[in-house]
Amino acid sequence: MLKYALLGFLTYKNASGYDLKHFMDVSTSNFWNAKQSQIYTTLKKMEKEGLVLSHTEPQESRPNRRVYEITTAGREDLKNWTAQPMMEIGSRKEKLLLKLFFSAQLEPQKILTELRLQKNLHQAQLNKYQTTTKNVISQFAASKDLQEDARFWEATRRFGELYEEMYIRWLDETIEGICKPVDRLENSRPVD
Amino acid sequence: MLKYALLGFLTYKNASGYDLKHFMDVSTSNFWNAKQSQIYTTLKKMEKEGLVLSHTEPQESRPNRRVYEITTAGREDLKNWTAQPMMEIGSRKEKLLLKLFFSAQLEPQKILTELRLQKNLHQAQLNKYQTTTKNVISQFAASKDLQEDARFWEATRRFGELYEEMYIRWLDETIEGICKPVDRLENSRPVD
DNA sequence: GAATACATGTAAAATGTTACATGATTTT
DNA sequence: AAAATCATGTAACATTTTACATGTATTC
Repeated sequence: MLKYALLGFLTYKNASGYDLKHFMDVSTSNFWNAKQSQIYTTLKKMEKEGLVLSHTEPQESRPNRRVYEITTAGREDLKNWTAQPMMEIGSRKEKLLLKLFFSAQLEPQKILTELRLQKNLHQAQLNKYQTTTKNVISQFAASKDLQEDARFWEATRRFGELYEEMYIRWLDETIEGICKPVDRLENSRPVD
Repeated sequence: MLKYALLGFLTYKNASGYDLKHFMDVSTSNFWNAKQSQIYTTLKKMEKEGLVLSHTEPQESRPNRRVYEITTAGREDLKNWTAQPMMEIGSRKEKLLLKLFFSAQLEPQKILTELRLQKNLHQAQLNKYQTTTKNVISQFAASKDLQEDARFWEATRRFGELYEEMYIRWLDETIEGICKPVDRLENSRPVD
């Protein structure tokens, strides 16, 4: 899967593993991220498969750059992938939900601390989508040859914005639900 | 991470790898899922680490069941994990967003097909949260010793509901944005 | 007669994370 | 003087997925 992200970036311009890591960090990292080491090893594998080609660019007083370019086979592979519709919804892994699912025995105070901390983090993330990310995309959209592309980038940014709004709303609901404990009197003392 | 899910289930009752897979399928699978084979290998590793104990239950005309129970060390490990707040937001991988991000060169028709298909899938998933999942949780909540636990399960279900609503809303927005192409006239013919 | 449920697992491959290793240059 | 940036990579480990292997009993 990472390979498609790398191929995607390489359709715009040739780049080194280091460059690609930075492209990712400032663009897809919120919905697809990878470590530097994984990028290097994946590029190497992709070259073996003929999806990319590399050449070394010597530099003075810096390590050499290994610059990759996408091949025709690489372009085809990427296009096949984008054109092929997915028949399933992507499975997520949400650590917080897993913790919460098994938190009935935990002190409510600890749960609340966790949820409030998460709220702060998600508020910060929402803010980032609405300012930094928005600005970065607008700037690219100003260039004529990228304005079409920018519409798609904006769609992914918008997803992030809606997601964080939803997340914060859910956290508020959940925090409230924990603060206000269930009314047990009716059930625990049957009227007779 | 899977190990905490397994420990969590085992706090309720002893179970085999097969049982645990089914518990997962009907409860946490929407935010934490695993394959049967991973469950078996993880349980084995956990036994080595002393978090669980197993014994074999012979059966006639069926393979033997290997039933696991959680140890004191296992309970502690689980409690440590739930009590330890996370300082970061979980990183997601959304294949659809990655595809969309690199779809500027693809025919709009193909993108629309993909998005409409996804909308159907997410509508079905939303429906499942609102009916099946909701009912399952209500049934458990009826038992007195599980009603507290059921509040947490309900919180994770509610997340799924909000998430799917958000996802569908975003798909609608995005589909509309692609149908109505950008107005290029103003920019491509500068007034002079 | 075919499919599903029951029940276990191994092996290999793919994917991802963490740690280690190097070393000059530029910025704070 | 310390930290960050530039730039590469390897090795070990952990996690996850896919495929293989077996065989009975029940349900459609």
